[in-house]
Amino acid sequence: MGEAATGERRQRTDKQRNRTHILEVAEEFFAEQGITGSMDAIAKRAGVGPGTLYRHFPNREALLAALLQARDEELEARRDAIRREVADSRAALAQWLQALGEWVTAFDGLPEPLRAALTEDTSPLAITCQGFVTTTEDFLRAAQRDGGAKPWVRGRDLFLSTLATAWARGAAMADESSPDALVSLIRTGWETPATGTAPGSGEDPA
Amino acid sequence: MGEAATGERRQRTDKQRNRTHILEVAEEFFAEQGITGSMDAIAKRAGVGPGTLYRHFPNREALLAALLQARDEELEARRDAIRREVADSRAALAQWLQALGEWVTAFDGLPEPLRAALTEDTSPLAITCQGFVTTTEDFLRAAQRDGGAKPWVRGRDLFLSTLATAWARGAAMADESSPDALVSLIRTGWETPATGTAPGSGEDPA
DNA sequence: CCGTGAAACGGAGACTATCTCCTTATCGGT
DNA sequence: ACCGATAAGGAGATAGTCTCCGTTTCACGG
Repeated sequence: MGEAATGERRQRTDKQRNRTHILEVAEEFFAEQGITGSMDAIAKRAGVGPGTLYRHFPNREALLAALLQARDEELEARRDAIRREVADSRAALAQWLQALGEWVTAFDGLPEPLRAALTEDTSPLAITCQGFVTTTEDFLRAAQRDGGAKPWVRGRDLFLSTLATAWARGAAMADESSPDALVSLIRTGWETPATGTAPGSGEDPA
Repeated sequence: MGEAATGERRQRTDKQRNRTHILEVAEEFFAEQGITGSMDAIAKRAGVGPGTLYRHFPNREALLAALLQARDEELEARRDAIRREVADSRAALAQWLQALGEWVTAFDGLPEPLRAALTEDTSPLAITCQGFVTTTEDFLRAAQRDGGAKPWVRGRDLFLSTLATAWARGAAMADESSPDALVSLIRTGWETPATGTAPGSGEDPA
């Protein structure tokens, strides 16, 4: 009873194979060229026609969403690891935000559709996004309870600021240190002043 | 001898007229559709052929740069007004950043090419950008001298964070308060803790 | 093993956008 | 009024997204 009970013919093997292969190729392609690379080029590299690509993934966003699902699981694993290993709630939030920041930098241009998905809930990326906001809220709440984060900050804002920072990092920053400076700026924004040190010298447990 | 001494024929009046008209139309068009609207559509609305549009402005960025030059002057006026009227250097920096933030929100999608121009100095927008960074550095230096801003913050980072915030504001944010929250977050980042109040309650002179 | 129908594939091509090139129209100077 | 320079106009080259439909391939039943 591994299949649906509707007695339907089982999915063709070539379909599943193509889908998997397209995803592998697309991951490689997006990593190289950024997420704005040509769709037809992905189809060609995967050795399928454009029609096949678009039947599996009706548009770029759908392809991206399917692609991110795998990485999504990695991030969830990292989230669980932080929950398990990092006792200090303030440090846990910081590490989660860093993990998030690295995740959205996986492909060039990724912050753009994610921000869009944050407002249009028709997007296949919306669910993923919402999950991240929720997780951020969890970490934030804990940090606020322990006095490690300012009480007026919201999880949604932290997520957005992480996206914005990743966006600012951009394709290739001439000034390598600016992204880090932004992270520090924002961290100083949400963190409780108790730490009192200059940014960059924040605690780094583990 | 109002013209160059090279004895060259003076510029045709229709050329100047077209250029001006294209700029007017483009400003209206970008304000409506955002800066990614079709170039040919701008040409059509201006009643000229694509060739004419592209002879005047070889690409979208050049058109944008010419367009922003006018607004640039407005911003410089505002900068001078702040210098003249705002005595407190911390408040002056805050107001300058706000002015900058409003300026880069003039057209939808404007932060993108500005960030790009920040790294590629071949862009016609690069000069404008650099000017803003310099101005930001001026205001920041003054604020730091008076103890109103943390000493390790750099002007370039503040400019980038302003761009990033404007980017986050995006087309149409479902949550209207998030952009303001980001501004507060960042302000808390650069400001000296002396103020000690929650964001949003910052001083607002004038 | 083979026939058959449903499902998936492939790619031509419709559509849109950017930008170029060359012919035609227009302007400024004499 | 004429002429040469200069700008305008728009067809079209190129590239990208996405669709439609004829063809192929697969799963299942005999």
